[in-house]
Parts: sequence; structure tokens; C-alpha cells
Amino acid sequence: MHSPEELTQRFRERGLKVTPQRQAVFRVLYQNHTHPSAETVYEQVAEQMPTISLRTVYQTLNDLTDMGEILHLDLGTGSARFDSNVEDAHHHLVCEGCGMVRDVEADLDSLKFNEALPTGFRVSETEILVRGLCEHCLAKDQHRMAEA
Amino acid sequence: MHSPEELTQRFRERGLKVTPQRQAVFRVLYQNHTHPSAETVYEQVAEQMPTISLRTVYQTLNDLTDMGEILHLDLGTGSARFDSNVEDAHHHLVCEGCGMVRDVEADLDSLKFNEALPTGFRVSETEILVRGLCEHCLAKDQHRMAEA
DNA sequence: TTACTAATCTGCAAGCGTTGTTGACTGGGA
DNA sequence: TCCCAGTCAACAACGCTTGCAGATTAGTAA
Repeated sequence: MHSPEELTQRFRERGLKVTPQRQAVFRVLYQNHTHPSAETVYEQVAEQMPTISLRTVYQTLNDLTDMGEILHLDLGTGSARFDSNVEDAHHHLVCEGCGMVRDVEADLDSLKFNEALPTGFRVSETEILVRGLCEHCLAKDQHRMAEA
Repeated sequence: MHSPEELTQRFRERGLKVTPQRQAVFRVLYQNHTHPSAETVYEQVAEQMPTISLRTVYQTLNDLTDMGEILHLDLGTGSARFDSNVEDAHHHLVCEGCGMVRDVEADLDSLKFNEALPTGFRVSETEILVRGLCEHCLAKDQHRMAEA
């Protein structure tokens, strides 16, 4: 995504207004690369601006997604995650325990499909998702197993 | 998944009862390889058994998932999709227009990651998701564009 | 067959993440 | 400074899924 200052410009170009609420969301996303959920963004913005509503955060996230400034990810963690890195093509690794997400670079060109895709299908995106348990959740899991 | 007859056996072994409702769900899943949603399974079962409840379908789908007989997929289509093919490792292609899902075989071994995964992370599954528009939805889309 | 009981059924309410609505408010171009 | 399209907060409603409760039933053991 672009910097908060550049986003101000781009919002105005689109006839969208730049409010303090939106700027606060810009700043949080620009600094947070942990692929936060809307709720997490809301909590972080609310620290600076306690009156902001979750609805406004959703609205701004949707606007940014429409403008291609961020990515809306559905990683099966229950809620959507937002990724401010649209510049570098990358994939994701997800911990099924705590929902932690990390970027992973993979060479898509090396990927071979063993059959043709359906006729006329237009691919918009090929996504690789690595699911598993992070070090921390794995330890918790083994601890729980030991108890039972 | 196993055949309805074998599933009967396996359910009993687990102390689960085999009711007419469950058998109807078994049969629908065994024949339907289109990765139906719970709602779709419900509709198909309801044709034969109009009194079945959606709740029962969900319950049976969850039981089958727990037993590893089917896969519970979150492909970002709004509702979970259920895949009765657990035998052959495969990936999925999804139409973002109509939600159509098709299996795709890909050679995961050919996939190269450009960096190491986080220390201690245990991968449970690496999933490839091809998103796009099917021939039919693409045509509809272009038609809509032409109008506007 | 019969009787018993744990498992299951249905219908409804509730949970969660997200979006629609509404009336008051405000950014920012003229 | 004015003005109004765009935005805000609060609340209701949505779609998918699960929790709950009381009535019903599968399957075992006698």
C-alpha cells in the first residue's frame, strides 16, 4: 500500500473524503504487517481514537481493497485478514492454532499442473496456502496431549 | 469416502447410530462430486426425505469430517464446501462468479519456496487454490460490461 | 420380542463476522 | 464562508453455523 500521505491524495482523487478516522486506519495498516483482522485494526485504531466504530473500519478497509491498496484474504481463520503488501507477489503460511499469518515467497512458475484447466476458465489468481501449527501452538498442543 | 454400506459399519464401530437421515446423507455425498455446500446437500437429501433438518445434515457432515471420510473446505465462497475425495491428493479451482469447484492435480514436489519456513513450524497441509471465472461467468461478466 | 438407554432428531434461538440503514455531521471544493 | 456529497456512529439485520431442549429412535441385552 501507499503511505498515509499518498493515500490522502488518492482518496481525494476518487472523490472520497479524508477524515481523521480514515487517516488513523491508514497509519495502523501502514505499520502493521501481521495481516490483521478488521477487529484487530479496530482495536489498534481505537487506542488513539476511542470513538471510532467498527463499521467505519470495515468501510475504510473495503475502500482500500477496492482501490487495490490492500488485499482482502480469506485464510479460513474465521475472519478476513488484510494484507498491506500488494507490491510483492507472495503466498501465506497460517497457524491453525493462533491464526498467525506470515508471508511466504514461492516460485509459482515452477508449479506444474497435471492436467489442463477447464476450457475457457480465466485464472485471476493462484494462491498457495501453507497450514500448520507454529512453534508456540505446537508446544501447547503437545502439553495438552500429555495431560490427557 | 467409503461407500454408504462401509460407512454404516464405521459409524457403528464408533458407537454412532445409523439413522435413515444419515444414510441419505451418505448416499448424496457418495454420488455428488461437485463439492456441495451443506445447504446443497440438504436440498438433495430433502428431495427424498422432506422432513430432514439442515441441522442434522450439518451434524452428519461434521461427523464424517471428524472421521476423515470427507474434507471440509473453506474456499472463500461464503459457505463451507465438502469434498468426498480424500483418497487422491489434489487441489482446487474455484469460480468466483458461481462458486463452481473443480479438482486440480498439481505436482507439489515441484514447488520451491524461496525462503525457509519459520523455525518449529509444523506444516499440516499445503494447499493450492486457483481462483478465477469459468467460461459461463466470464461471458456474463463481459455482457454486463458491454451494457455499462 | 421387549425393554431400556444413549444417541439422535427437529425446530428454534443464538453466535459470529460482516453489511445495510438512518439521521446527524463534516471535509473540502467553489 | 457556504454548501452538500460523502461520512460518521449506532443499531438492526444478514448468512452460515452451532447450542440447546424436549421428543423420538437405533441398537443392545435379556
